[in-house]
Amino acid sequence: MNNQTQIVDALRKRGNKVTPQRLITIEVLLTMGQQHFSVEELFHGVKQRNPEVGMSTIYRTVQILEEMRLITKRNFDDGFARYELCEMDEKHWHHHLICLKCGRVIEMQDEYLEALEKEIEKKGFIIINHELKVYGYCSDCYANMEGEKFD
Amino acid sequence: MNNQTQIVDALRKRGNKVTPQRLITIEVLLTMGQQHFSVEELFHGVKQRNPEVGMSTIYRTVQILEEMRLITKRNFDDGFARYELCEMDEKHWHHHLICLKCGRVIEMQDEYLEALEKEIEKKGFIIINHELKVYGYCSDCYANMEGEKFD
DNA sequence: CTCGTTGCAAACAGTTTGCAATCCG
DNA sequence: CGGATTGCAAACTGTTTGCAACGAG
Repeated sequence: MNNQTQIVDALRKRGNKVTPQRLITIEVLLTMGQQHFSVEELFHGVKQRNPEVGMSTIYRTVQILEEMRLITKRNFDDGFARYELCEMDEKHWHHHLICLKCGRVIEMQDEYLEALEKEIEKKGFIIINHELKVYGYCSDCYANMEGEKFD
Repeated sequence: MNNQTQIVDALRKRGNKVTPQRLITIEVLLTMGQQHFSVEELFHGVKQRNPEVGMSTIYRTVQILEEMRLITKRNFDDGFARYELCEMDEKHWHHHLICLKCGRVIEMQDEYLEALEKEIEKKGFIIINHELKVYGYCSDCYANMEGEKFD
C-alpha cells in the first residue's frame, strides 16, 4: 500500500503531470514514514537529491498530495504546518500526546472514541476525520520536575 | 467567577499594570463569551470603545491573558489564531465539531473521553489539557449535498 | 520617579502568487 | 505542440519587535 507507483498513477489519473521534482518529493515523502514533517523539512530532503528544486514547487506538490488525501495537515503550534502520511485504514486513527516541556509528540492508537462518535453521528453530524491532542507531561519530564510541577 | 475585578487583581498580582487599554480589552473579552475570537476581532471590539488603541497592544495583552490561563489558543485552520475563555471547571472540556463545508464550529460537551484518559495516565503521561476536533459535515450541509457527497 | 506599557512603523516567517521559461504527454 | 509545471522574486498575512513617548503606581 502507498508505494511510489500507486501515487504516480493516482497523480496521472487526476490529470497531473509526473515531473522529476514530484518524483523526488514522493520518494522523500515515503522516507519520512510516520513522522510529522514540515514543508521545510521535506524541501531539505528533496534538495539533497536535487538542489535545483525550488521551495514553491514543494509547497505546490504538498497541496496536491493533501487534496489527494495522501497526507494530512497537523498543527502542533510550533510555527509551521506539519503533515503526516494518511492512514489507509480509515477507522484506525491515532492521537497525539504532546509534552508541554520537551515538545515530544507521542502517537497513540485508540478505540475509546467509538462511543463518542456514535453519539455525534446520532445528532446528524457526518464524521470524516478527527484529531485528538492531549497536552501534558511525558513521564520523563514529569520525573525531572522537582518542585516546579504544574507551574 | 471570571469577572473583571478578579482579572484586574490577578494582573496586579502578576506585577502587570492595569491600563485603560487593558481594561477595555478585558471588558470586550468578557463580552465575547464562549465564542472563538481572533485577535483581529477582539481588536475591532476594543477599537469601538477607543479607536486610539493599537493592534500590537491587543496582541501583547492576549499573550498575557494566555499566560494567566484565562484564555486558550485554538486553531481552526482559518488562517489566524483563535482564543476562547478557559473553562473554570477543569474536568469539563468540550469538543469542536467542524463542518468542512460551511466552516461552522459546533461545541459539544462530553464525558466519553474519561476511559481514554485513564488509559493514557496509566502509561505515565500526565494530562493537563486536551483538544478534540471532529471534521465532517453538519446536518444542514449534508442535506444540501446532492451527488457531491464525499468530494 | 521609575519601569512597564503604548502606538507606530518596520521587521519577520511561513506561505502564496505572477510570470517567463521549460517540459511532460 | 499546448497546457501544466517550474524557479525565481516579489507579494501577502498574521504576528512580533525596536523604540521614543507616555503613564500607572
